[in-house]
Amino acid sequence: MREDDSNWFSKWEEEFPSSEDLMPITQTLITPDLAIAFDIRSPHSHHTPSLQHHQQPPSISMPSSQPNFEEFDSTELGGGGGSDEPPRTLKRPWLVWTSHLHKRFMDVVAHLGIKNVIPKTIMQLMSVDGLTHENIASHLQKYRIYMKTYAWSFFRQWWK
DNA sequence: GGGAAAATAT
DNA sequence: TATATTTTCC
Repeated sequence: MREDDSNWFSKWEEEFPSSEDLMPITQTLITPDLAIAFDIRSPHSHHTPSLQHHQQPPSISMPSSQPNFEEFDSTELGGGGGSDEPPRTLKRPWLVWTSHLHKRFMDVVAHLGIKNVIPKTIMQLMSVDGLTHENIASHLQKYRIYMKTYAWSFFRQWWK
């Protein structure tokens, strides 16, 4: 028997501020400006709060050209240590799915339909700079697992 | 390209 | 240790 989480959705609700009225996703694609309006990019901050590098960048002035996804420091292991760093830490920065990103993601999924949702379409609808197909697919996987897990406890009331 | 599982990082 | 995110394989 599972510990029936009476309010499993409550956990998500607290992460999704209801007051955060996001623009309903229509058939039209979301403009990148819209993404900026959220919290994806901080119009006041220099860097993005959503993305966090493994290593804290010193007080270097980031080029304000592309404030979102800057080029990862490839000069890190250019010629310092003799140890060859595995290409593990040389990937893109650790993407943190914030509540806004989650809300956006779910919004797109809801509009597309859970049965017709595909990473490619989601990525296009979200139109968030930096988000790659991999990120969407991975998150979609987690979303499905999460949904499947709690779907049982949700429909359980009808079965019993 | 999409989905699932393994691997890795926090 | 558990969870989140990335990476790899089918």
